[in-house]
Amino acid sequence: MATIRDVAKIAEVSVSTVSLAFSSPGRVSPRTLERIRSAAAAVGYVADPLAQSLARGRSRMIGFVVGNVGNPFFGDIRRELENYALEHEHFVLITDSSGKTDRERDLIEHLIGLKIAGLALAPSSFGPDYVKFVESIKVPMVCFDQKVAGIERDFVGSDNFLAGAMLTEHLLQLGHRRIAFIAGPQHMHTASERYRGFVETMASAGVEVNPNYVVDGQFTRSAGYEAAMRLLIQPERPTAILGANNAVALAALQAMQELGFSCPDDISLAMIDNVQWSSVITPRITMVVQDTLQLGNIIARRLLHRITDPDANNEPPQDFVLAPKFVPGNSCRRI
Amino acid sequence: MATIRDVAKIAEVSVSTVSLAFSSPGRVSPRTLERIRSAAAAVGYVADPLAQSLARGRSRMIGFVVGNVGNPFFGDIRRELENYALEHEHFVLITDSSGKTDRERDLIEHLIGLKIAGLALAPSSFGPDYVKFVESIKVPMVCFDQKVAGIERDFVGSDNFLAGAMLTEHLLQLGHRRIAFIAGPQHMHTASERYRGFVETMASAGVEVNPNYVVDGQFTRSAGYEAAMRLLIQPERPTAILGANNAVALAALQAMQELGFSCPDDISLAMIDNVQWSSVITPRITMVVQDTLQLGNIIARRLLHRITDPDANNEPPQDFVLAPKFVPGNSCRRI
DNA sequence: CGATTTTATCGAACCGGTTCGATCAGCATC
DNA sequence: GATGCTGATCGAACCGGTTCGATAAAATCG
Repeated sequence: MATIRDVAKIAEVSVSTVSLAFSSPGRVSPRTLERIRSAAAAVGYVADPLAQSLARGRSRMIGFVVGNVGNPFFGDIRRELENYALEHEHFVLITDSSGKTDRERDLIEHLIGLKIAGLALAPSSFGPDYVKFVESIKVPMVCFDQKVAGIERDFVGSDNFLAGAMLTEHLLQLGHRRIAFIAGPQHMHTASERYRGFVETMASAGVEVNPNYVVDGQFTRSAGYEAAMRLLIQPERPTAILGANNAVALAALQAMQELGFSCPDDISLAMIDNVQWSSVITPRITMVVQDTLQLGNIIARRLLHRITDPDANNEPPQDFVLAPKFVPGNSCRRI
Repeated sequence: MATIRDVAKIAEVSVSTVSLAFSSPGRVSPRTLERIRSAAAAVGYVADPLAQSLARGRSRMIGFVVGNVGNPFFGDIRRELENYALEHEHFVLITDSSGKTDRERDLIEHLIGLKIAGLALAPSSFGPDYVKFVESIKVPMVCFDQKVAGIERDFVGSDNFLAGAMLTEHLLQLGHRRIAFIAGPQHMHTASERYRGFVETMASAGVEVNPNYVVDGQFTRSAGYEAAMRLLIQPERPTAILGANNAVALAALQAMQELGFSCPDDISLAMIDNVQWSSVITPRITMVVQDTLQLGNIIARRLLHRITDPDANNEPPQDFVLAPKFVPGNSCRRI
């Protein structure tokens, strides 16, 4: 590998001039610039990014930290960020915390050690300690998906209240009254907002929520399955189930299938968030989806803005909340 | 941030001794070691990984390059690698080439610029140029999934011939003779092997393969859909379809549903590779799955071995080929 | 007890860049 | 013709570590 000193020697200039020639070509005379460029081309010189990062104190890498890179929701966002970053000569380092807060912390610290230019984080936790940790991160950052109370950073996400409300309203319109809700962990903002959307829409319609119809699915497949089973063995079954996310809803579908219930004939089902291959699942589930591409795009723009614009760190943190979209399927029946 | 010189000053030793104390504590006297450790603890010293990498010429990071991190197949492998790497104080950088060879190349070069200790690569291409490029990589590496002719590196993958053969045999046992095959790109080793498994098993059973029943699905959803449609509009339809991967098989299921065919009553379906939520897809598709956890484990061990064992680079490259597993569903009917 | 080996520590060079103050030539100004 | 200014270039220090040969003290040996 050719170093900057090799180039300097060949071009017969000092090392600092070579450095200058690449970082701000305008400040070098056209003649020497040309000499340096051809010398660099001759030996195939490419600046060592590691040495640059060490000297500059920052790199051109962006950290992307989520709980599950396999989730297509995060996948879409990641792809948008990658493309946008690439256009601006930045490079995305993807990491996966498996939803574990400890590992997330390790990953972030590792990334900071690599002197990343910026961080896109889908927070995995909440609470004072967590907020303190996130607030201590001095790298430009954008949080997304999960709004955490107390974190004063840019946030990009969807209107989860609306998501819950839309599906509830849809089921009410179809004549359902005995609507069950498989909730997520209430400390998560997305989960509590979706639940609030359900509860308040029911209240607005003057329909009472049966406490037995609200179960906790933890946003996971296994807990969702158990929760659904509890719903389905009740003597007075709900006529419709609303899953607060894709995992619990599909777990409910599985439970229904295993118990021999037909969807939507026996029980209707609706969910928040898409899954891969949703179109080949029978029935096609009525859902509300987030505009992942748009979310990714905003995250990317906002983060790159904070990274590249020198006085962007004076700008106050801002929230970007997008409306989700209703996607009808055939899993909800009029009664 | 405290630097090594701060620690040296407090512990009243030289910088080189501090460095030594952390890299090989045995070569420092117990007394000074203790002084250095407490000094480091006092100021919260942590070695800057960037500076270390620069000085050492290599880091403790492992590059993971695949075409689609969202694919659960790669997800399982990634998780195994991450866990194993973490146990050995290495850190996995995940990157996604979107299946594009150009981007893959950029990513790899970027990673090499970061002086990664090792590379786990699921090759996205083939051919002399590609082989030359991969062979030029001097970092310890393990290839997986796709066996590429000419690349002399460790390889970890599944027996794809067997995968194709198992499902073909299963369909033959059920009495099927008009079996269609939705193939993948034949330049890919996995695709051609699966196809070979189909063809040879048919031949062994003395059943002729109808050329109209072999279509190219490119391993993608869209091409698979078109290919399936071509199969389904034929006057003499196949009684069973074998999808060479999950995408083409599920695309075929979708096509069948849209044309009003019932699976398995009208047409049976089997596929290679699992998908998330396969258990809630109706019918549950009979498939052959790869042992992703085992694959990931072998990749991790092999790579870490090559990284940490100094004379491992003398070891010749080795192939690890695992047998896939048959997972019965209810998508194949006896006729 | 002197000669030799071992052990602990150090200084300096190095990894490959960036950055900033100094220098110097060229040019305009008075 | 002396003075002041500008733009191009340079040297040196620095980023934060590692590594290796040198050195001095301690341990081993005959």
